[in-house]
Amino acid sequence: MPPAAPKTIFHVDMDAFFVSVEELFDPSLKGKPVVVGGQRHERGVVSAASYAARKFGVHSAMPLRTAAKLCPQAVFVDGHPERYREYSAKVHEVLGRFSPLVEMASVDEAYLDMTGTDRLHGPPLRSAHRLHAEMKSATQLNCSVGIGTSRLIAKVSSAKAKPNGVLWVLPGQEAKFLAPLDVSDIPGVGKVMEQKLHAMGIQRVGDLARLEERDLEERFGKWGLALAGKSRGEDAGGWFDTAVGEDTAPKSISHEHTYNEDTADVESLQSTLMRLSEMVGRRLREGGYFARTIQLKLRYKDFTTLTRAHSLDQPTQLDTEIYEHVRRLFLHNWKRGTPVRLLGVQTSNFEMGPAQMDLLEPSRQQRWQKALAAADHLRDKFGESTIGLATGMKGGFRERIHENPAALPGKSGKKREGGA
DNA sequence: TCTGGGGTCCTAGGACCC
DNA sequence: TCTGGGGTCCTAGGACCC
Repeated sequence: MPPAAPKTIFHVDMDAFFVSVEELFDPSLKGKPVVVGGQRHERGVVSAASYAARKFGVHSAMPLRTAAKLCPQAVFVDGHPERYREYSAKVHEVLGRFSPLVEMASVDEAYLDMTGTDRLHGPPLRSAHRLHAEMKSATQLNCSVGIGTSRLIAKVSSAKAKPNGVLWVLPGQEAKFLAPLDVSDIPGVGKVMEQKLHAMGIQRVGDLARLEERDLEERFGKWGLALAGKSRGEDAGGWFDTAVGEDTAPKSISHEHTYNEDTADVESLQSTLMRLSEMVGRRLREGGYFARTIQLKLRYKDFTTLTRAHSLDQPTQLDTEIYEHVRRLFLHNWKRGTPVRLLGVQTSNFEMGPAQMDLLEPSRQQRWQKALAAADHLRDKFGESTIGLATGMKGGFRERIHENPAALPGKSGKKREGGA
């Protein structure tokens, strides 16, 4: 078989996305050192920093208090996730004009498979510049575009194109492009891996490419093997290896909360767990997922963190059931009286639905889903207190379903069968 | 400096089964 | 007596990303 023709992948990365969106809502921020993520004295980290703030050494993931010390004149702004989602959707829409294979990798970056679009859009560099211009006029936002034969090359080149630039790595030039870069420029190589590689005398990607693949595998296992491929510009192993646009269902849904001040008050700790359970449960229902594993996350004052999980016989998407298990895990593992910094609730191990559910006819399953969605809708409209949680939602809904199925929303005019 | 929140993937040990 | 070898599931923790 002849070798497959090289792919053309775009990586589109919005420049200082959160900051730029905030500037659209408050133009007076333009040009100033801006820190998005919270107020200067708050517990938390920087979500994004403007280029003016970066000059002072401020960068994302840095504690807000540190940023305030480095750059006292910075303007601190709370994040607005709704705004970012709104603009992310606009970004997505623009990208869709250029390829049917668009994959949002996060709110502010995406991969496009542009293979074979030359006829329609012209050569890569020209379509990238058009994309860049259309993005600006449709969203008023700047982006950078990296072009390469793999996701990895596209990703690394968009980072090198920043800010507001386009960079194309020609097919065949991948290794040459990567060789002079620091190993930490490879996505997936963080602080720990970087230190290990430096300790081996490896600073640049070129050094890495010269190593024997076998040695890397021996030292770092699966990761070492992937790393060897990456040093040559290949999408070796893991998520990078999936086709662009391949839809991937979520593997876990979680919420967590860090207290502004640590607390050892059982009542407030439990009410936090309840709130988090409700948030998680709602998202399970929205997505139609049933989780079999429920996990508690608990972080103490000194930052020691533990996770405790429990797997159910029957998967669930009910707040009460999630809360019941997470509460038990909490009471069994919390050192009573010890101040808590963070609590988290995670669900995973998704399945289609509980066994009883599978046995129900589809119409009844749908009604069940709709009842839950209706309750969520009521909550949206009238507040969380409308639908009681503590008294056992499960029984309550069953009754409603049986009593008056026709009263449920979303009726499509189809004939409905009776209750139980 | 005093460390968010939402995710993914990998490793490693123990239980359990054949 | 002194103890196999897989495969799979579960749990805990950690590196990493935006």
